[in-house]
Amino acid sequence: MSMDFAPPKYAQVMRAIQERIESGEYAPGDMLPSETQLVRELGVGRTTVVRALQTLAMQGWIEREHGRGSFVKGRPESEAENVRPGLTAAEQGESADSLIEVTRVPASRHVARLLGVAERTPVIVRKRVARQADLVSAVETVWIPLEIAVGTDLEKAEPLRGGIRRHLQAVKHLRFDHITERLSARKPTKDEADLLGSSNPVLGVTATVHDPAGNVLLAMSLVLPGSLHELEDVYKVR
Amino acid sequence: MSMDFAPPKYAQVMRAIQERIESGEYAPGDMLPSETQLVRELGVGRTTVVRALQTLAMQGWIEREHGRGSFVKGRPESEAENVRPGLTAAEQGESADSLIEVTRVPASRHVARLLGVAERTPVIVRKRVARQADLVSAVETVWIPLEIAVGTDLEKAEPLRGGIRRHLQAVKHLRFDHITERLSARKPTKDEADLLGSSNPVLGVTATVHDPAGNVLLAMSLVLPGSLHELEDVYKVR
DNA sequence: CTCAACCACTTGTGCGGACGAGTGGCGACT
DNA sequence: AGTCGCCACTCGTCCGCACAAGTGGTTGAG
Repeated sequence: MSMDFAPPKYAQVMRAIQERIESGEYAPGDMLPSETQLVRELGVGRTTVVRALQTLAMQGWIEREHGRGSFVKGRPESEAENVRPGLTAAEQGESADSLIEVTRVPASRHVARLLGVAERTPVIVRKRVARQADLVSAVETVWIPLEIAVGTDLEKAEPLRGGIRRHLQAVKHLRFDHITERLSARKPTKDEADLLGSSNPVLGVTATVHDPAGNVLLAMSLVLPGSLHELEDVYKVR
Repeated sequence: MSMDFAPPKYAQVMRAIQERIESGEYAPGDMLPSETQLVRELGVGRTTVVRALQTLAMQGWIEREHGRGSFVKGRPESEAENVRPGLTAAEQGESADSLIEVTRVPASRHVARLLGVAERTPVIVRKRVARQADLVSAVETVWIPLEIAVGTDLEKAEPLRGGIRRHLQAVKHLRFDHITERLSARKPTKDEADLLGSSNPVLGVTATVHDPAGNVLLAMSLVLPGSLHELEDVYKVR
């Protein structure tokens, strides 16, 4: 029995309009067909059309003006283009040659604060390097509280091919809700300089991953060579 | 004739629920009254209640689970807490002791690329320092194309007390739509080190401000001492 | 005791209709 | 020529209803 789900109609309407915008049929600045016209053309109720149009407006595809009509703005520059180093690190799969060490150590003052546990509580540490074209592009250290890691492969010294996020989701149903990152520029430590092959300034990113209730699931430190254009961010102004 | 507008009902419903969450009447984890109950209690249609609840869910106040109910998550950590150096710089008012220089120079290759103009096109440069508790906390350089600056006070060597954004909005109706930032860690140049009073690594932020059509209104370079916790970012995971 | 059917409750989606309010064009009146 | 009012059209909001679908407790057959 193949149970295939049809997406809801308002989503279908959104898709249809998005495709017409991307194909150029509706060019930026053009007025869209009125709600009534779309109702007739697509054979759905106005409720559905309105919901689709309002959602598109929220996402930045179109602009709606009371009394005038809806107008094409263009494909929104998706915020997904932003670089999210913490998320990237948590999703990236590990490989044998990138994983440096997996140990259990007492939490330092700093790590304990990040994780919200008592100092010297044992935590799992996974350390690895990320490479791009044979060059080390980041040194990543992840700290995981024992109660999170128990029952998972996080303490095993084998590479997690699917990445940490996927593993925690699959094995323990832990959901990532949001990530906090703090950023600084500094000189690399000796270890970091060795791994990166340079002692030029680095970007240091400290990230904590939270579940929907705000509890810290794990903490990370990312060390990126500071060269140029490492991180890009696009945001809308109010 | 005092024409006062009542906010739409769905907004009133949202407000009511937000207030109950903030007052603690609805605690995090609690189940909200069902849609039907809210309909009866607030005397509005279900359409209205549903719209309010779905909007609250999008904004992160609550979570809705099909077949179970709606549950309080808490006041959403507004993304407004994120540090947006480019936006801050464009909105901050200038003062006499922070403004260093206002000149007109031919655009360097780098600046020309940012602004999307030909190399050596004359542009306005405004340079200033930001201070926190008498310490220089940033060195900011702004480049403005002549056609943007014409008719404004941007080329005058007097501090813009209201900030650049407000000035451009008031004088030329230019709307800021989004800002692109690129980030790097590097050693400060000699000039920058002198101003900052240190030659420790710095965070370099290159930002461009765009109008709704995507045109570049101005470009900025921000140099921040790299110490620690300079920039913080919180983002939701899918 | 076990388990499946059932039921009451929840949210998700969809419809048609209604009225309000903003916009712009056209024509009639001044 | 200018201006005013009307009207057709747009989107904004709201309602009541209907049915689908997910969840969890109760009930009754085995």
